[in-house]
Amino acid sequence: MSDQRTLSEVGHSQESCEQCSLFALCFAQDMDSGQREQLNASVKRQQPLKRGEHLFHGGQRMKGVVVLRSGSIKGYDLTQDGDEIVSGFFLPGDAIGLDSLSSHAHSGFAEALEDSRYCEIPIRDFERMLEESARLNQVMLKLLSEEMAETRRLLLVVGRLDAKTRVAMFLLSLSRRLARRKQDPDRFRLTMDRRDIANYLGLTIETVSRTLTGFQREGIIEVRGKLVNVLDRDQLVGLARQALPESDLSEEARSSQSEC
Amino acid sequence: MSDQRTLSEVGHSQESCEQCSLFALCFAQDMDSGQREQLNASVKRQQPLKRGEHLFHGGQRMKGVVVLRSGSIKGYDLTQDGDEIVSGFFLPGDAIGLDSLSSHAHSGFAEALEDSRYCEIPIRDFERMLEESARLNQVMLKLLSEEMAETRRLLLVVGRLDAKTRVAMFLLSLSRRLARRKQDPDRFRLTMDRRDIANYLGLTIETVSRTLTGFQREGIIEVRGKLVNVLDRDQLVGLARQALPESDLSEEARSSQSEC
DNA sequence: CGGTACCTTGAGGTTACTCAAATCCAGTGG
DNA sequence: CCACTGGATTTGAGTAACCTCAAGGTACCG
Repeated sequence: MSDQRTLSEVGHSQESCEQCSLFALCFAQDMDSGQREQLNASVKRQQPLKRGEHLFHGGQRMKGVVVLRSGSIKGYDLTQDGDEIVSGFFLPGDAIGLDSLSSHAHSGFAEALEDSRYCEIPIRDFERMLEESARLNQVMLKLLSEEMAETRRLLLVVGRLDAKTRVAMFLLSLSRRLARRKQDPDRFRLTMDRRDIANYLGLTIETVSRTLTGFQREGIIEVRGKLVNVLDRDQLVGLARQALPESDLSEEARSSQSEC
Repeated sequence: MSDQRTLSEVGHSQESCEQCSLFALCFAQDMDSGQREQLNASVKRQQPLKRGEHLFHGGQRMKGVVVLRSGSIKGYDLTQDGDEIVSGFFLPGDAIGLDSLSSHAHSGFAEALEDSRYCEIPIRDFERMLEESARLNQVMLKLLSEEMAETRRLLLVVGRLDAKTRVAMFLLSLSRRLARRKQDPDRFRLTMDRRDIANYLGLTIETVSRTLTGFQREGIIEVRGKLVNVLDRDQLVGLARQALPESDLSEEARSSQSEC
């Protein structure tokens, strides 16, 4: 029973941030040792989230700063009519809901696409750290401005690209993000369903499906349900390059966080 | 000759931030008196920009934090093929290029749509202030997270709305931003041309034109070239409400800055 | 083994785009 | 002050892309 506790991710700091396999991806990396000590003391490695469970709901008070440790999470908003609007997908290492830092309330929802684990720094501790350290503020500023640049790029592009390009970009972006996490960039599983992808890209399920099938017919990828196999990355890149600002859109925030 | 200097906006601080007519819109408002003293000492009220001139170019080193004082400015990026992608329009009181704070280099371009004046805080001074004041960092964090929320909302919406809705939102957004600046929200002049609007909304010139004409035919607005007269705001709001997250999209960042 | 949700495929309709031409407008020079 | 000119805007006709509606197929779970 007591070793259950040390083996699993229950409770407080059974592992330091430095030892975490995601350290290189996490913003903890950008902090100096003093701050990190404080961070280690505050961080809670939370109970895992089951697929379909929510990390938080829209309007809910922000409990803390969250970094995903495993699994994947869908961020979305709701329209007045109750329609979902998918705003992004989070992967391990991503900080979630940073844009609520100032308002202290979540503007959207976050739902686990599969069983997931995460770290949480209680907002009170985090605020205290922010007040004490201009450096930490700068790190946050940097994270946000990167996330900003990323979202801006996406905005510039989503409103004016055709379905093929959007889907190609989506695949490439995901692939690259996985690569950064040491997963195979050419063979992966989509943890979200077609509805989520379509919604995220501003397309319909049918168009996404047809587009994927089309890519397969052209020998660019192989799709079997949620499994994707990238066969011709160059061609995929070629498709995505259309009308893109020089900086690679799919190259999501370089340093440590961001969703997509 | 010497009074020319005090009358115009040349040179250094001939006016304090507190006296500025834009104070209520500017982020200077959120600073405490000590910081503001420093700010007043650093701020440069710059030479006016002529229509068509650039505030900065993409890739250029960030010279300082800029707040627009009069006129209007178009933000845009360039694609690999040299196509413009309009990312937003800045109005007096807006801070411009904040997302470059961390990278110190501008990711996009900023061009005056009409003769414009602006304040600039040299980046070195600003950085020093950031290091000294956690509070200022928090203000910046807040600004950015608001800008983030705004852009995110735009993103959610631009990729999935029809032309009528996009144009309606654009008009309403502009109208509300002008209202906040004590200008008539029902009668205003578009300082950007149709091409910029279309580009910003991810539409073509022709579609924007047709949509505006359509609104006029329906008695919602009156358009004569760049002059717009809102006749039926309720109907415009009704058009824009489609598929919107509860928070009003066009209600751009509440406090002090943001573009559009 | 059956059910249910997810995904694919097909046919037809709609919206916004493309290409082309006419009109309007601001700024210029006579 | 007016005519002129080039750019901006509007308008029209035809087309392509994506959406909608509908049906069939597939995979996973009890």
